[in-house]
Amino acid sequence: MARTQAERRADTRDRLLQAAAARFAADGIDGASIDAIADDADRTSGSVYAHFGSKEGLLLALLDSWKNDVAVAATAEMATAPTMPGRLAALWRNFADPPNDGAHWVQLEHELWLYATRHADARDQLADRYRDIRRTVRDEMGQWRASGDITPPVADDVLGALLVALLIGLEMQHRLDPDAIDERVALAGLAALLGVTEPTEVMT
Amino acid sequence: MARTQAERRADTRDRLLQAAAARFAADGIDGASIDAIADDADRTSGSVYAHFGSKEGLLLALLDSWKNDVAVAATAEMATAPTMPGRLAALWRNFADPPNDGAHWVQLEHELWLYATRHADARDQLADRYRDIRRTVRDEMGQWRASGDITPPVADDVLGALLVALLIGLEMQHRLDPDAIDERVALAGLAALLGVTEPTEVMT
DNA sequence: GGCTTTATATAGCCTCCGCTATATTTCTCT
DNA sequence: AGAGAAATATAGCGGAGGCTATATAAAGCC
Repeated sequence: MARTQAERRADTRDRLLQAAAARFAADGIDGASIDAIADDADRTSGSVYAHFGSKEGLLLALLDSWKNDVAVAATAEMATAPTMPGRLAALWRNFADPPNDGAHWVQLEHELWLYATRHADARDQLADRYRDIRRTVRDEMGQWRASGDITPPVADDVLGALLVALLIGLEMQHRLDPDAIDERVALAGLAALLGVTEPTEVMT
Repeated sequence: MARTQAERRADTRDRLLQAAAARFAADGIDGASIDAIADDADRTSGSVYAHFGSKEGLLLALLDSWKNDVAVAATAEMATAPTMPGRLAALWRNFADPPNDGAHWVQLEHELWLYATRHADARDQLADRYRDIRRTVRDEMGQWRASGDITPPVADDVLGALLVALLIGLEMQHRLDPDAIDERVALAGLAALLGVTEPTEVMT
């Protein structure tokens, strides 16, 4: 094999992290065994310990590497919709019924949150991430406001937190009861927070 | 002891359920051991199995018996505040920094939610609970609207879901970063959803 | 091509924990 | 009071899983 050691190592690391993400999401952080994760990555538990030292080490590394590409993708897709309700609908759909492997993303977020609840270091990292997300959302909304697309009834500096909160909370309820929390509910909430005066009926 | 068997049994059952709630909240459902729970209840693991058959049985029984008294208490306390922002502040505080053992209530909710995510029967039960909560909130808000205290920009039938979502989502962020998500943010969000036109400054 | 270093695999120890089988205590009923 | 039933306690099995010690394989280096 013409692979350098560094490449080999990096590849294994990536595989392990990806497998860890999938397993943690599927079985829970506690429910996922190191062996299962290593298997998924076509490696063995020994390599996990060579790389991360412990299960907690693996989790912290994951937390560190874990950029929610899905959030980025969602924003991108959102921009393509012409009308404002269309954009909001796209946003919600990416959250509620994510395409492809996006589903495990949301689940993992919750696992990490609950873990962070009990571990100060993880909490700090997650807190940073959420700060970033709020800031991104706030900036984006600031532009929309400036361009007159939305007229939120709240100050920009709280808008990020509120939108994130609403989406998370709606998604949680949606998971328990998809029929009760549908797109209509989500759009109403987003529109209220953003000051979108529901111009016409939403076209699906 | 002049205790009937039924009383003895009921007492033990209560103790076990209460201990289970505390332990599940503190250590996580997976992290809490049956022995630890039994110890907390001044019983032994044997009695847990006599009562509930399995750990899952214990959890389902807990889910069944678990009425969030805190939610009720919060509503009651809320009603005492004279001004609308005062009421909303009380609501938020009961969520964000619950008095007494209320803290473990919120944590347990999250544990249960995550568990329900992976177990259909638990999911159905939790879904029912959340439906109830939404209905309660909706009814309460309907009255407020009727009496002119609030003028929500959304229909009554979605208001429950939106308020619950906002509170859950804000609380989650608050847990990670209490300074970033403070009362000001929460009040702004609640006011926006409820159409409260922030009459004056909030008096603390 | 050999020697060293790095990366991954193998095997197994040890603790924890869910659970069961059985003993013991507490109430019930006559 | 004493036999039977119900409730709780005791002891320990068995498996899972985190982790370590060590062996093998792959790359670097001269």
